[in-house]
Amino acid sequence: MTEQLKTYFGNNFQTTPTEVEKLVSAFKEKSVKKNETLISKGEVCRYAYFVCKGSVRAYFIDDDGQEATRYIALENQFITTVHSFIAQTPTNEFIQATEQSELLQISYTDFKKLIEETTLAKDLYNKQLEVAYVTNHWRVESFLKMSAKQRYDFLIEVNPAIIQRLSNKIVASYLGITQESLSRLKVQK
Amino acid sequence: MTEQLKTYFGNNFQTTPTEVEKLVSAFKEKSVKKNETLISKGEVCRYAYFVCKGSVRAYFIDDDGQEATRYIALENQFITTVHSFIAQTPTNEFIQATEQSELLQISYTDFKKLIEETTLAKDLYNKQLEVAYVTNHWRVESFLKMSAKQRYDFLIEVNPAIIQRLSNKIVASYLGITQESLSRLKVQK
DNA sequence: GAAAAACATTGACAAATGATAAAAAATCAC
DNA sequence: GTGATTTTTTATCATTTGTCAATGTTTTTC
Repeated sequence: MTEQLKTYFGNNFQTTPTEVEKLVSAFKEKSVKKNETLISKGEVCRYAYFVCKGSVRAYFIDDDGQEATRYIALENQFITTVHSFIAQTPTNEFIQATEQSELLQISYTDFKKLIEETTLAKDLYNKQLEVAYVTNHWRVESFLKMSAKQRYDFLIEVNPAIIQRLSNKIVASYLGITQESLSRLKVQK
Repeated sequence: MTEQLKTYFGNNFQTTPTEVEKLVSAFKEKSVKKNETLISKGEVCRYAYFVCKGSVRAYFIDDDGQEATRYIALENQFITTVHSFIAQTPTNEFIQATEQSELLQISYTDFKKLIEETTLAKDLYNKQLEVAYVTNHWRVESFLKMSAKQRYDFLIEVNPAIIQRLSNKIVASYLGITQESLSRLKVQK
């Protein structure tokens, strides 16, 4: 599993074997079952996770008790409740495994220390902030300019794995519509 | 005008007068008329702007030719096309003054240099990325869990200036609805 | 492997929002 | 200031999406 993370760093950053070793050794393996919750609303988020296998989502619960999924991480992606992790303040989101998953987790304390010590950790931090920004930016755009049908079609196009592997319920909560509406969109295709 | 930026840095960052002076002196004053365009789709974004007076928005044009407003900056806020500015790649957005405005602009070249030289510029960069992230994050949440009416009511609550100062057309494009729908929402209040 | 629970689909209807058009009001340009 | 342009409001109708309820299907649990 750590090999996978090493490869990821090698492919995505300008770095050295020493730095990679140092950073990777701060990650610990964690196996989670489907539906297992990693972080809950009200907690301070202590970990960031790298998905080696499986999938993990970040969601929150709105005033009507409905779940809304903000982000879904598949293999080779990081996931955390960004603001809570960075600022060490309570989060309003939940993080949950959507399939049986193999993860690598790093603690805030270790990560903070490594940011001071290695440029790789610093670069990772900046890149992840940027990725998170771009992801949300894109989602805002999609809500501003697309209908539910268009958002669904687009998701099939750019990230079919989400639709293939996750339940209708989760996909609907990610698209911002009800399950029933999603069921209908799939038919009227 | 530079006084305003100095005050802003003093209030929001741990820094020294020397650093503030160095960073602020890289900004140049720019007066813009209402509706003046600062950056257009297809261009590489060379500047980030600090709004001293007035208001500026970032918007894009969807496939139907409709404008959709992603972000509105009022006094004492920064605005730029984040990804284009950071990565120096072409943007798909426009940046436009929504009122007669007094701005301070800094070039990418100068900013990049200052990030290496002063911790204030580095801190500003990180903080702006974080603010941008939180802003978009919040917008995603609002689309996932609120109706158009709820988004409007919420905007009145947290940022009434946007509704008071900007045209219906722009507010509607910011909420992701048509002008006509916005007109109706205001009545059925 | 059977019972229970969770999830997905479908139908009927309601509510929200969009599209189009026309009139009223506000703003702009000269 | 006045005519031209743009913006806002209002009305009607169409479309999209939500709600509720019933049923079928899949998954989980013991």
